[in-house]
Amino acid sequence: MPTVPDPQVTPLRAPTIKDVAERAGVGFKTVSRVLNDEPNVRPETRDKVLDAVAALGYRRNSIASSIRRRDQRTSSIGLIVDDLANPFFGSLTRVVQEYAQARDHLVLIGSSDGSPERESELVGEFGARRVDGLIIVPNGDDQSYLEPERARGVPVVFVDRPGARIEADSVVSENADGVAAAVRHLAAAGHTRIAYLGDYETIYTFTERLRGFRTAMAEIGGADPRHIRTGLHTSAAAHEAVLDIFGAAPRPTALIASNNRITVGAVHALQHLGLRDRTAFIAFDDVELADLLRPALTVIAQDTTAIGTEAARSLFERLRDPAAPYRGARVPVRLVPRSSGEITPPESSL
Amino acid sequence: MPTVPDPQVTPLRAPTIKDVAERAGVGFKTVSRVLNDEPNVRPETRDKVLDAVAALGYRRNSIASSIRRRDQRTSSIGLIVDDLANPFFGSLTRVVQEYAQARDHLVLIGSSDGSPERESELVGEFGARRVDGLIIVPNGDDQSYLEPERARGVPVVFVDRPGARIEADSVVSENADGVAAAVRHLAAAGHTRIAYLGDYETIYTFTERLRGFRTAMAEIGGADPRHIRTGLHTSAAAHEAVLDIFGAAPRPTALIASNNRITVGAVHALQHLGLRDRTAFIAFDDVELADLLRPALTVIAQDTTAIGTEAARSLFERLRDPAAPYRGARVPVRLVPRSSGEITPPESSL
DNA sequence: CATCTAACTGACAACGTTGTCGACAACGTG
DNA sequence: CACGTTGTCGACAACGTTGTCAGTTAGATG
Repeated sequence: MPTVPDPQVTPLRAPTIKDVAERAGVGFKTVSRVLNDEPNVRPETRDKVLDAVAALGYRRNSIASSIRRRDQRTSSIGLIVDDLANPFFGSLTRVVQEYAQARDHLVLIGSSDGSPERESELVGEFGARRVDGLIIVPNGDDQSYLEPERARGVPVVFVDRPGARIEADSVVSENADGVAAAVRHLAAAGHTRIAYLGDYETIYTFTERLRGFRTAMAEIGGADPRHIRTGLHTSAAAHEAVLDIFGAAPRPTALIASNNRITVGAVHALQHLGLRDRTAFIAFDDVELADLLRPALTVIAQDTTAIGTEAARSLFERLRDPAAPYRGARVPVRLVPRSSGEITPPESSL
Repeated sequence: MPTVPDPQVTPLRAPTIKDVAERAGVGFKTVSRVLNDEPNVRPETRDKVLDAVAALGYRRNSIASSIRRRDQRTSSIGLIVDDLANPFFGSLTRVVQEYAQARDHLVLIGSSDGSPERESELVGEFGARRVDGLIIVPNGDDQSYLEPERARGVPVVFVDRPGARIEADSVVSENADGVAAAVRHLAAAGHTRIAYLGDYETIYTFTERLRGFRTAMAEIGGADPRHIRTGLHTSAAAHEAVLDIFGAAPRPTALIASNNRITVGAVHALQHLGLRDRTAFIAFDDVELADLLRPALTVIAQDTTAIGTEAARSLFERLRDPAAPYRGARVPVRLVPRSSGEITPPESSL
């Protein structure tokens, strides 16, 4: 049963240390001392203050406190990702937030949706809130809008992709190595006609993954250009591409999908063609129910925990020691064989 | 190639409006006027100020500004969820953040991990930052720790589950209706022996879902108590429960899993028993590749977008009109038939 | 008991901003 | 030309907190 809040009750003003001081019968500086665990307060005075704090429901105003503090620290960091609904970024955010929370820092979040403008706007907002540090999944090819942050000594860590036109720490996955490992895994089972489905080539991760593909394919005689498709940004596009590739000779015996969206389209298309059980398939990025698929999905899994932890660790490390040399960390990916990647090529193709 | 940041360059102090004023040759109040788009500034003066702002890389200090502002607003809201890595909460967060961003508000996030203590600690932190409002996925049975917020007039919206011991708006899914619809869907295909796998009964959503199950089962003669298991909090526990239930007569012909974790364990167990193609299965909560499973997974999908939007809408509405009556919104769920839920019972069981 | 020291406490300035007010110039009006 | 009005702008207080410093009290020492 909905009721109406009583506007009478709301005094609208939060109690301040002066209110607490008055109620406790002490000077307001003494309240500040108690709240900050500073020495030289008599236990009884301390108790009086704490009683008044409890009675008034006082909550420290840490934004007021941070404008006065010597170090100007706000105990907060900003995190900008492409899209929180994407499980990869969701779990990244989770890890960063956990790490920060353990160090008494709050996390401000923003989604850039892949837009460089939105990214720099968000940085502006975060900067205005005087965050102590930033973790950014960068878009576009110019992060020089971070200059004011750098000048103020606010550390930045780029994650998933390196930033450009500004020096900072970064943490990325071994994208190329992962795809190369997938190719070698397939090659070891006898595959040579391996197709590759890629997203936009302007995005760092996808150029890296494609690079890994080409490198490893070169070891087994090179890739067939007809079996490489890039610029696939929807599952529908991936679907189409698979129908196209597998509709013509020579038909590939294996397929690598460079992200989740592409995986969905590709698996559907293989199913449609009746090739799902006969075509080896490896997907970049793990998915929730990968092992319930039939055949269970072999994936190249990114270690989101390690990526997030490393990013957060870099940030807090730099907060402690701003003069340390910049680091570019690379986190290994892991090939998780589950079935689909272990399908062998048909005899006829050998 | 890592290089060392030059500590010489960092003046450590961010430029203030006084710095800007000095450089522009105006009073610092005039700078404030320009930055806040207040009237009565000559265009040329305005330009001088803006030039100085750009030259110094000035970023407004909105934390200083909010302590002085008349309304004390910080243009930020706090969001507390169980676990950001859970796709349901990830996408909820995304929607809330988007809604807030569109209204020039930042979002502070925290994960409670289901712990009431952590939840109230986080509220304390958010309160100290003077967030304008809170959206909380509540845990435990007592949210009275929110009293200081309420007294200060900070609106709270509970989402996914209602809060207790404090009045506030809330947004929840039609959990009971969803499970009831699943039961009726199965019953319509001829199933009567329907098993149910539930999580802890202490959690609101799971008591609701169980209630929906019992209600709808009553319509077709009631549930067999041997076919109801609750307190399953891991996929291993769910796995075990399925082996147990399906190992004894009378064997159910259909199965409902009340969340993702349980779904994983249950599907594995069915597969292990060779019953995956013969047992109707409906899962609560949609998953990423549900339609790639064979049979494709029939699910009761929550409308995370609607839930998140409604929660955010409620919060901002109340910020506009604090005196409106409290609302408890219920968001419908949707049964998505894909295959697994449309498996008919074997002839012998009719 | 006088003196010294250390513990304790409060008065006040300061942080970077916005709100208030008054000073001054330019303008229109009679 | 006197006057009021409006536009422009700066001086200063104030927000709620922490930093600085000086004052007061209690205990120790000779």
